[in-house]
Amino acid sequence: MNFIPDQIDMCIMDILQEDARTTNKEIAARLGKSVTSIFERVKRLEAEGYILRYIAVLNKNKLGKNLVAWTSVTLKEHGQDRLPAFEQKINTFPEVMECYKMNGQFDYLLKILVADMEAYELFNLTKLSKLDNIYKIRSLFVLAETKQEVELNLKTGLPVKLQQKNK
Amino acid sequence: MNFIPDQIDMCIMDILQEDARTTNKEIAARLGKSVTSIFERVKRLEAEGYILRYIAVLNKNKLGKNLVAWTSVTLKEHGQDRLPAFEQKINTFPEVMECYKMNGQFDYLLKILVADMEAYELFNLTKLSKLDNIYKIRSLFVLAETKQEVELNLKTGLPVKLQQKNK
DNA sequence: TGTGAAACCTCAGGAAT
DNA sequence: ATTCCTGAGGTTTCACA
Repeated sequence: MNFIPDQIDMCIMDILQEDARTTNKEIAARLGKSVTSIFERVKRLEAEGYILRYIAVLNKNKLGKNLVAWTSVTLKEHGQDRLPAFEQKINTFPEVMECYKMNGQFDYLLKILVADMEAYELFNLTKLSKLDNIYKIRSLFVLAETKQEVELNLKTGLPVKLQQKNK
Repeated sequence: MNFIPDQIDMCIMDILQEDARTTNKEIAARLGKSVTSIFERVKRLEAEGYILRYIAVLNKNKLGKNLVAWTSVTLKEHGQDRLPAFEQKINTFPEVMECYKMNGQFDYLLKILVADMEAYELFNLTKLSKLDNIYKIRSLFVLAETKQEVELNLKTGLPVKLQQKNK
């Protein structure tokens, strides 16, 4: 308990968030540790909730999802139960990949992923704008994704060069 | 060539984007296929660019990244070389996780991930607002992430257009 | 940290459609 | 021609000392 990852744990996480299929043997070789110790550290990082899951990243364009929209939503009423009600509905829409409750000019920011503009229009007409309690919807469309970083910056613990010992 | 994934390939991708550590044996059992056929399909999906990579998803809060900001940027000049210049600079900032070129009211939408408000202020003062050619910067902060979907929805299958290219 | 057995991955060659 | 299976050998995983 009260587990805090050390420098080596940080290196392990950095390797795994770059390529989750790196074997323990490979990690052990790079960090100058035994295979078993790496295995135990990974298991601990998983158990302590530092590593949440392992996923395959798919090519969304090849799978027919070509349009990303960022949509801001402002609600009419903000009573105690109105926000969770909206959030629950949003959770049932597969087109909504991400939903952020925001401060400032609007209440929610949604990332919408669909095949094309036609599909977006359909989503907007039949699902989003049909919800109760909507005051305003604003959509902006992505022309290009110029940066998509999935790896957290673990710069506090990346002395990869120092570990040149062998087994 | 001109490979189009079939129903079984879609199932495999769906399983792997949910848990990249699912073994081929497990996938084979679920789909009623042999281990080797799954192995070959996965290799092909990787080779054809449908599966891009495998990553570990880390817990950003446990790693000290507690503030997400969505920042819109409008440039002063939009000449041929000005946009790539901006994008290149943005790519060197580890705080910027995502950058979208947008239509509409502003030019770029940035997802910024930092430790806290103080770190955001520092990033804004020393990096973002120091860039050339900036006309306007607007920041909104995330109060809560109510939906974070990383898996593509494959249940709908491929769009008909894509399927017809098959053979 | 090391050992070793069980489980798994990988890739021949061959069968079935 | 493609997709699939069987089986052998090398690798990884993971409990135990």
